[in-house]
Amino acid sequence: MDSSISVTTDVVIFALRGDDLQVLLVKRKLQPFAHQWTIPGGHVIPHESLEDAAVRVLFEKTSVRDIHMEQLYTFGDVKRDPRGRTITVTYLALVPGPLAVEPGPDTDDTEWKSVYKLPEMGFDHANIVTYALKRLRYKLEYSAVGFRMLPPEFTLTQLQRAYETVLGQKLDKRNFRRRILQAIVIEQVNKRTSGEGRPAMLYRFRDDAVSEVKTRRLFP
Amino acid sequence: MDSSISVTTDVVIFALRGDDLQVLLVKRKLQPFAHQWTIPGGHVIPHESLEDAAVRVLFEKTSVRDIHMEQLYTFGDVKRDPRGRTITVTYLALVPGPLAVEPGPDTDDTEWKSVYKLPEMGFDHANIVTYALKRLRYKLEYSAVGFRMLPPEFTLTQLQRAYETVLGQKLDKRNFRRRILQAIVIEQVNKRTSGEGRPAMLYRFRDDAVSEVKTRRLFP
DNA sequence: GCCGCTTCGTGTCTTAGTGACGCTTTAGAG
DNA sequence: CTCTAAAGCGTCACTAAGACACGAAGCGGC
Repeated sequence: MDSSISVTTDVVIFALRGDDLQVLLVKRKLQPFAHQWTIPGGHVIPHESLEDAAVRVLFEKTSVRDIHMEQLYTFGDVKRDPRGRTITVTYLALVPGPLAVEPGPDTDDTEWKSVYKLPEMGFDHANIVTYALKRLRYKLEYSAVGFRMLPPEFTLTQLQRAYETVLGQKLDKRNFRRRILQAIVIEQVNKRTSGEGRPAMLYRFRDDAVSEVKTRRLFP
Repeated sequence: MDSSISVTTDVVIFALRGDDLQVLLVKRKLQPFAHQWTIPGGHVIPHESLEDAAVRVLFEKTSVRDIHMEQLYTFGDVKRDPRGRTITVTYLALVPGPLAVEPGPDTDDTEWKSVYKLPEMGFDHANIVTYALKRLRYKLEYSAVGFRMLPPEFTLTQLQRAYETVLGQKLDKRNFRRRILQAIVIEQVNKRTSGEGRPAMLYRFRDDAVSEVKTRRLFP
């Protein structure tokens, strides 16, 4: 019926691959915007909460759960979906490392794409990704969510690379370490057996610390 | 029909009265939650955007337009409305000074209530107000939206009072002035004829400055 | 086992920002 | 003229931030 409003959720899923920040996109099979890239999403089912719907969409695409996810913004322009009035509650998800993904039933293809070279996208999804990137950068500057895109144990250099990749700028090694250690990371006993160079100490995120601690700017 | 989701918008409207931060509440006439306080809201009409709906609700309650308003969060728990599945896209509005308000057709009463002494509230609206207050404080610390709750021309002491009232703490006069002036306020020629004490210089917000400038923390 | 390569890990100094703090000035009322 | 009430203003000590370079630890090849 045309007098009601459809509710969907779309999830911007970020991951790091090498020195690139990537977002998971799916290529639509159906109209509208057939054969165009979009971020994964779906209708919210009446008996599931918004959060549950977003978790479900994420799981369907990546088979991961229990990762960082937060509500981003709700987009609700009247003409954003040509099929009829639809609002979308968007979420931002950070997954650790690059994951293998398979195209779903309604998609031609599923791929990780660099946020620095985004393809044309259907609906208002290009806006959504841009907004999500802005938010991610903002969060990285002020809080400590960087961990969430790394494996459970990581080196400080890996972490610094992650920050540099997301923020799109080089950071000073010593200042980075000083600042990140003044916050809430615990060090590990394990050494690392890297093929190249001197082994690095591994760190892991402290469970007892809240990742969202509001600190002074970490990287102004 | 029970298989669809209703979309509403609710607006948390803050204003200062004296040394109190207040929120506009309406007392419902109808079930559910009849005779309980809620924040003003209404259904989103299919041919209006979310933002337009929020502006409309605000106007219906306060007869003001063109004030600071921003999207807050979208609440969508399954059981938040006993009538059926409803999500609400909430907005935060700041209005200058206390405004007279009249109860609308579906409300018993409309009143400004102190955020420090909130009554029991229907739906999940107590949560929403709490969340809005948290967001407002956060914004005040980092940006300069304090102006938006004052008349167009104001003294620095008034502005400081506003910050103190919202943040719930005293601030140092000289440090406050130093910081606020290092940002984006323009001074005025007018003196003020206060009954009490030495007249103060009036200031007004600079149109050419963006109120949302991200500064270093103003008041940590 | 020595050398060379690669990456890890560390400290200091300079500059800028933050927080604490009290007294003089101005106008109105009596 | 005096009193009262609020406005307006500057300094100093401390902390945070940014710039900057080199020795240490493993590994692989010879």
